Amino acid sequence: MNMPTFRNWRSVQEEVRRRIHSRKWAPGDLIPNEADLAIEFGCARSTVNRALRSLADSGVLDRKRKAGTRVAAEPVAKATLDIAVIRHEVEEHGAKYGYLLIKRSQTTPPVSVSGAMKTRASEALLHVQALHLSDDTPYAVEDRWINTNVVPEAKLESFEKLSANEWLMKHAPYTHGDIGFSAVQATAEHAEMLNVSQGSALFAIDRLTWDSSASVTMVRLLFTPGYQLRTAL
Amino acid sequence: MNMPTFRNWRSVQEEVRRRIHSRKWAPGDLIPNEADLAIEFGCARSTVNRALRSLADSGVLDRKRKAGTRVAAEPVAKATLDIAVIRHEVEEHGAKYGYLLIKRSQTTPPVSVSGAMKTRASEALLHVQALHLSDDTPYAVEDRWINTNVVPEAKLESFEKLSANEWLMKHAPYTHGDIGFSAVQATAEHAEMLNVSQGSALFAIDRLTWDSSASVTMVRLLFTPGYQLRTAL
DNA sequence: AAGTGGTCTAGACCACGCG
DNA sequence: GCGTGGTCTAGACCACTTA
Repeated sequence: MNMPTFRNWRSVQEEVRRRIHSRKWAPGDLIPNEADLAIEFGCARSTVNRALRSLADSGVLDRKRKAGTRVAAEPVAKATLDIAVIRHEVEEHGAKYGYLLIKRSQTTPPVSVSGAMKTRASEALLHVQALHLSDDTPYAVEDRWINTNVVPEAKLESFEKLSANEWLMKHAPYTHGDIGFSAVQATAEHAEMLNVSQGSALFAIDRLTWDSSASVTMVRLLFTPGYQLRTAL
Repeated sequence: MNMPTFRNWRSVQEEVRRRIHSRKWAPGDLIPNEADLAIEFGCARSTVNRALRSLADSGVLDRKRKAGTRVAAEPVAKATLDIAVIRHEVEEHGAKYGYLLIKRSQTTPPVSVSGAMKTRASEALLHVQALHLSDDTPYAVEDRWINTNVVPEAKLESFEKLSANEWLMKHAPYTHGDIGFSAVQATAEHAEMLNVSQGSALFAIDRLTWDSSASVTMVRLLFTPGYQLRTAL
């Protein structure tokens, strides 16, 4: 039997995928170690490593030193979502982007916000509400709090033409953050802004970003009904 | 000035992040090439490559041959979601998992389903509806169609004790697929199953998987209000 | 044409974590 | 202890893309 040689890590990866798919290596099975596979595939161990590491990153394999590499018993599907600037998202759909500032004020936030952002409860933050439009129809509502202790320049920005969404990307670096996706019912206020009936199911994205130990901004985006966030699996 | 040396790709990556964060390398800027950075950092080029490639994967850098490496002007936030088996999700919250089969039948699907799954319109598919419970209260409704041409073994499985969600993971390999997230209003039927009021906002996950050119399964999961999918950024 | 990132190699040492 | 994956190195060649 003439085994073809594998010249690059992608072909090695494909071959491994084939073996898993064909159940030659079934879920839970231990597969040969890198050194042996390198010999079998006729390539360097680092090439095998690159291929297997990549598969481990995508959840197909479980790797542990000494214990070896196993086919994931219950592959966790990893979906990578690209959260772009809303303007780009709209324009990529071939629509005209529009933006409307609704409210901008420096006020003390509700405790739910100061608590999450770990600011003093009495501390005033910059509150910005805006509407993003696609072909002149409402696309999403943005409700944002900005920590002006961390981003004082925001106080000088009107956000009348440029959305906080975009301004912050350029001016407010962050070290980490988290994001959550959920479904919420439209309040009367949101319903009016989005021009939908009250109680409609809206897709919500909540984001909170940090610069070291200080919160930068907390935002909730509410999308009009029908919005779907998609990605390949 | 004494530049410390960087011994591994993670420390190189951190240093690059620092420079971007401090605006030494601002968004849009071209940064030095790998060879120069390797000299500056006192490590091998492949180590720099590993660090920069990883940053490019996470959207922080844009890399092009010949054109060089630039700091992403508008960093696209990449959120990686782990879509686990529902039982695990429930158990990780420290709750008791429960499962209830509602319906199982082999019927011809609506055209919206046969269209998406690219099966003949007259072709009968296996339709499974089930309820996932967390501490005996409804957690999510699963509405699934299975292509029994591709997974004939499914016809022999009752899905009374084991959810299709889990069974398919073990028995139905797939090569690719896509996933979508959205918000929908609860129909009367769904409302009753989930024990919520009609019209509630439900978080929906739609998944369609393929084995080569044939669809394997199409599923919609509807989660009770309050459900949030979270991840680090 | 030439510069840049992409990748491969062969070898080496290390760190983790089973047994 | 010791086998495994994780990483680093120095060098090489290649592929893409821009100028």
